[in-house]
Amino acid sequence: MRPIVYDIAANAGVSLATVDRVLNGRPGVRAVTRARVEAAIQSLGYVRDMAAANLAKGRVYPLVFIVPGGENPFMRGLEAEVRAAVDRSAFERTRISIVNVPPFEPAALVAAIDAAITSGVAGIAAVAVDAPEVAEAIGRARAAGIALVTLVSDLATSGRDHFCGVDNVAAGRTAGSLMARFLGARPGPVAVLAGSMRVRDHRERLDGFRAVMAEAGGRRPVLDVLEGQDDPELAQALIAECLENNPDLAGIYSLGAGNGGLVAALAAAARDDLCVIAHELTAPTRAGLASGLIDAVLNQDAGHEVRSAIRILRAKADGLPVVEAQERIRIDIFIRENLPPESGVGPRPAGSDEH
Amino acid sequence: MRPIVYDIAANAGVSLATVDRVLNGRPGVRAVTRARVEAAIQSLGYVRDMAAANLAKGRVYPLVFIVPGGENPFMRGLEAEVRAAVDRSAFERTRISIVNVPPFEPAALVAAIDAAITSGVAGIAAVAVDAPEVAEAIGRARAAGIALVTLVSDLATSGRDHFCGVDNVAAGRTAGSLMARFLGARPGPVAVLAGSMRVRDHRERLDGFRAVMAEAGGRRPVLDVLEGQDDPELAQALIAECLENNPDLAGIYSLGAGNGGLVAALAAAARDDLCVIAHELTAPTRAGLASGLIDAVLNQDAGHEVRSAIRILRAKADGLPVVEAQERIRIDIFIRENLPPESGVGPRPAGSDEH
DNA sequence: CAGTTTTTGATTTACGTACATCAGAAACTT
DNA sequence: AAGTTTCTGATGTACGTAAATCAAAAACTG
Repeated sequence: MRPIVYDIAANAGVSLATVDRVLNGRPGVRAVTRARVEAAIQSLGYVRDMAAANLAKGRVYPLVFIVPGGENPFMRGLEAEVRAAVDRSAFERTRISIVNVPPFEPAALVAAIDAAITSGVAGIAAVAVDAPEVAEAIGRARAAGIALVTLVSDLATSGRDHFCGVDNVAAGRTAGSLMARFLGARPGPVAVLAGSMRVRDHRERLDGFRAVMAEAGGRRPVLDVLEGQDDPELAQALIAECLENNPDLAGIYSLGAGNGGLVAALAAAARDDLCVIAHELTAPTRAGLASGLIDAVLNQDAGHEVRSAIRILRAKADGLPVVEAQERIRIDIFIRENLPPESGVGPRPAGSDEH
Repeated sequence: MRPIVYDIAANAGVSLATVDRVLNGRPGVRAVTRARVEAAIQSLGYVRDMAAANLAKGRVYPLVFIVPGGENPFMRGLEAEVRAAVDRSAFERTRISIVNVPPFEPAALVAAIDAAITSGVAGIAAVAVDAPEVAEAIGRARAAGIALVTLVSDLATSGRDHFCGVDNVAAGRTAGSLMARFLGARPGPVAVLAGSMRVRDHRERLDGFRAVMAEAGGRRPVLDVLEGQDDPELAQALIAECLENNPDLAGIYSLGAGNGGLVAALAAAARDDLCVIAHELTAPTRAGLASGLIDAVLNQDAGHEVRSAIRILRAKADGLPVVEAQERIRIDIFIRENLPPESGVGPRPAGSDEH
C-alpha cells in the first residue's frame, strides 16, 4: 500500500499536525523535527495524493486566455482547444475565461492584459504582439504577482514566465530543408508568403528559411517577401501576381495564414508543379495537402500548447518549478500520407495529456 | 460554483441516496424518478468530480505490460515509458507491473498472458506476436473479463479490445512518399531492411511502401526484402552486401530495428548519397539523422502509446466507452531540422496528457 | 526556578463522492 | 383493505489531505 500522511507521522514519531506543517511549509517546526519528517517522507517514498490535496484545498485557479479574433483558422482552432480545456477545467480546479482581441493591435492587447490584472486572475496566457507597450503590460502583470505565458508568438524581452510555442527559427529551417530536398536539382527561385513582419514568429521563420537557402550557396534565390496580412484575398492576389511574374518559380513557402487564398491562386493558375510548404494544419492547408497543391505542412499542436500553458500557469501560480524539457512543443511535419483524420476538438479524459 | 451531488438532489427534489443510485447505475429507482434526476444533471451541467470519486472508491487497477526483452532500443524506450507511468500510477490509482518476454516467441507471450490472467489483473497490454496460440490466449483473457490491448504490433483477429499503435500501412506509404520525393528523378532501385516478416507491423509497413512505389509505374524497383531480425550485426552484414551488389542503389527503407548496424554499414561504405528512411527515433537513428546518413525517421511516440493503453485499459475495466479518435497515435516525421532535443523519460505532472 | 516563548499533539471540520444500512413511504398485489 | 413488493430518504463512514483550534509539552529566557 502506498504511504499516506499517517504513515509518515508514525514513522517519524510525530503527530499528524507536524507532518502537515512540514508538508505545507508552515512555521512552528524545529529544524531537527523537520529533518526527521523529511527523512520519513524519503524513506517511505511518500508522494502527496494531489487529487485528495486539491479536493481538500478547494482551490481554483482563475486563468485568462487572450486570443486574437478574426478569421485566422489557426487562431480559431486554438480557441477551440481552450474551450475544450474549459470543459475539463472542472476536473483540474481551474476556471478559464477567453478574451478575444483584434489581431495585430498592441493597444487592445494591453487593455486586455490590464483588465485581467484588475480582475485578479492567477494567470494569463496571451498571443503576444511585438510592441514595447505590450512588454510593459506584461511587466505590470508580473509585478502584480500574476503568472503570464506567451502563446504561439513570443515577446522574449518582456519577462514573461514562459513561451508556449515552437522554435520558429527551427521551423523555418525545417521548411527550407524540406523545400531543398523536394526540389532537388530543379532550378528556379522560391517565394515566401508571410502575414506580417511585425510579428515575431513570422520573422523567425523567415530567418530560419533564408539561412537554409543561403547554405545552398545562392543556387536557390529567395524572392522578396510577400506580406499577405494573414488575409486570404490579399494572399491570393499576391501569389497570383508572383506566379505571373515568375514563370520559373520552383516553390512557395507560406509561413503565415491566409492559405485559403494561396491554394485558390495555385488552383487558378493550374500550377501543381510547384513545391509548396505551408504552416498549421487547418481546413485550407488540409485541403491543399489532399489535392496535392501543398506538399507539406508544418504544424504546431494547438492543443498541446494550450494544455502546456495551463500546466505552466498553475505551476507558476503555486510557485512550483516547471520541467522545461517536458513542455517543449514539437514541430510536426505532415504530408498527404500521414495526415491524421479530421476531428473536431473534443473534451479529453481527465488524466490525459494528452495524448 | 460548479454543481455537486447535493445540488442535483435539491434540483430534482430527491434525496442524495437516490442521486447516488442514478449516478452509479444502482437498482431501485423508478424510471420517472431516474428521468427527473437525469434532467437535473443535464440542466445543471453536472459532471462528476473524478478526483473525489476515485478517492472515495479507493479502487486501484492492477495492469500488466508485457514487453519484449532484448536490446531493441525502441522496446527499451517503451519500457522506460511504462516505468514513467508506474511513477505516476499512484496518482492514477493504477498499479502497473512490467513483464519481459523473449522477442518473437509466441509460447513465452502466451505463458505471460496466462500468468497475468491467473494473477487477477484488471487489464493487460502486450506487444503481440502474430500467432494463433497468442490469439487464443487473448481470447482467454477476454473470456475472464480482463481488458486487453495490443501495443505497437497488432493481432486484429484476436478480439483484443483495442490496438495502441500507428497505422503501419500508412507509415509505409509515408516512407514511400518521402523516398520518392527526396529521390526525385534520380534513378536506381531501393532496398528494404525489415526485422522479420513474421510480425504484423513490419509486413504492413512493407505493404504500404511497396504500394506507393508501384504507383511510380515500375520506375523505382524495390529489391527483395532483407530480413535482419532486428539484429544490428546481421543488419550491418546484409546492408553491406546489398551496397556492394547494387552500386546504383538509390535508397534504403529500414522498417524495423537494428538501425545501428544500418548506420555502421553506410558509414563504412561511405555512401552518404543514398536516401535512407528509418523507423523509431532511438539512439542509432538519432545519430544517423545528425550525421546525415539517415534522411528521415518515422516515429511512433512510445509515451503516447503507453498512456493511451493505460487510459483504454482503465476505461474498459470500468466498462466505459473509448473515444477512438482521441486515442489515435500519429506517425511523426523527423528530419535533422526538427529533431527534438534528447531527453530521458521522466515522470510527468499529474494532469498531463503528456503534452 | 518561575515565566515566557516556541514547538508539538490531539482533535475537528471540510472537500465531493461512494457505498452501506435501515426505516419509512409509495406503489403494486390479491 | 391488508399485505407485499418496490422505491426512496436519512444517516453515517470512508477516502487522503488541508487547515484551524486549543491544550500540552518542551525549549528557552532572565
